[in-house]
Amino acid sequence: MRAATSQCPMLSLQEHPAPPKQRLGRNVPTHSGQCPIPRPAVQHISQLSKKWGGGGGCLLRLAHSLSEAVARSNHVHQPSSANERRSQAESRAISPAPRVMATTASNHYNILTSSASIVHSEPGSMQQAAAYRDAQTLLQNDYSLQSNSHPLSHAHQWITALSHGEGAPWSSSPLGDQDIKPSVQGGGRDDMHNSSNNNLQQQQQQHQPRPPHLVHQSHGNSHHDARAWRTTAATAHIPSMATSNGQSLIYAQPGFGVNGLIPGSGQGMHHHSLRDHEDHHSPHLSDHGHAPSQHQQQGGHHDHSDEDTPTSDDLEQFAKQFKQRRIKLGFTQADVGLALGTLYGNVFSQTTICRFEALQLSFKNMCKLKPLLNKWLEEADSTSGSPTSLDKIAAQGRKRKKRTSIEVSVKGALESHFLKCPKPAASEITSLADSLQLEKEVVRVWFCNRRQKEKRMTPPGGALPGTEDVYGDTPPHHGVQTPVQ
DNA sequence: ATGCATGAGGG
DNA sequence: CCTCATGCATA
Repeated sequence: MRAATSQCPMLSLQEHPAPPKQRLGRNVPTHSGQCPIPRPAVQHISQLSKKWGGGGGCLLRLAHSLSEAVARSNHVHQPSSANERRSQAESRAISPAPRVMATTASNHYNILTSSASIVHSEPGSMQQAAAYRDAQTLLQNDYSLQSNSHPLSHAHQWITALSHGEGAPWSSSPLGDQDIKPSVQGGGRDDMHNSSNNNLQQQQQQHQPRPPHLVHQSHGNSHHDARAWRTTAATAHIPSMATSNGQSLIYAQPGFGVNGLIPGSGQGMHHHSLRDHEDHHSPHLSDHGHAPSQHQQQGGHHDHSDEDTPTSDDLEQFAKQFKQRRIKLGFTQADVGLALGTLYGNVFSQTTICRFEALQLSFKNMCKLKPLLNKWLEEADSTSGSPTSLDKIAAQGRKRKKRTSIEVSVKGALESHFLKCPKPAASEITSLADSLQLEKEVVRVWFCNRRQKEKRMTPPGGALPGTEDVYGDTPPHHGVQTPVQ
């Protein structure tokens, strides 16, 4: 039964002398290869919003049937041009234009030395764009300098748990397991624990020690689906360390508009409190009334009482609140990400913070980040006013392949295939790539990303009750996410 | 705000 | 190879 509520396991951090990195990973029992059948993807889709799932039919047709622009001319051009102007309807938006362009330079990545041939940034148009842009710019931009290593790139991991849920609104993915791999790195000290905080309306606190053992992973047979977003789940929290040597350091902002103080600056905070909050809304919650989208109901169960699992609603609320507070305090998403690095030793990018706020992370991931962000909020709030240090971490670099721009028509073709078969076999990918004249790797990655996107929460369309889109896609766009603000 | 990419971890 | 967490580079 779903009752597993398992408690979240936490683990304490331990320090590793050599913290290469570790993160969680998990795998699914699925098969690997071909897609015998359309699988669940279709299911969710259909169940979720109808938007995506248009078809439901899974036919394995040939992939190469795409008539589209398939093989046309392909030029590789640099991304500079704004050809990619797809509005957000990535999925479909098939434009008549029969051209295929892929900007890619073949396999070898070009080094940026030349600085990516063309990089243009646009004139800031967004609201705070300027702000974070600066921040990012500071950090990035030079990734070619140092060798590539991954100093602090990835090093985070905490635990999280949860799984199952059946009433997941958006997904019923085949996988539903998750594992956690706790670990920590670096640490010189350990102070994990997040502090308790007062959260929003429903704050929760849980107290109960959870054994650190890996949680379960239920794959096996009954994998329920993974994210049960909005239903329930388990959470975990445990931040951990860091600050060890030099890695995390402080960062400061040169002074952005509002303030350049960083909440935690430096370190200095180690509040410890393990068990903290987390949801635990009342035993039967389900009463929040805000459900923007259509979510379903939670199948009537899930009331686990409290303890450790923030519900999707909790996360949703927290995310909204977080965003508001962050803005009020004058921090950009990038600032927060860096601050987390100073606080916990784990730096996050603007992207991640953005996704968190937009609920575009997996449930598990949301649960993992929530405590950290919560803590940041506290710090920011209390510290608001103190100047802090500055500095930031240097960027490291690795050369990244230039981002391939896939033309709309090509995307449409890929989308079509995705609907038919979300997990094409390697051979299919190859042929598809060939027909689209894209690198196989590009196509493979596209599918991987597409699958991920499918799983992420974010109700893609928000719910268009309407349903149906014949096509199946709705411009995800935003707007759905935070109605508020 | 997002698309495409990188990589760890698991088969 | 996949999934998942993340993030650079962009729009």
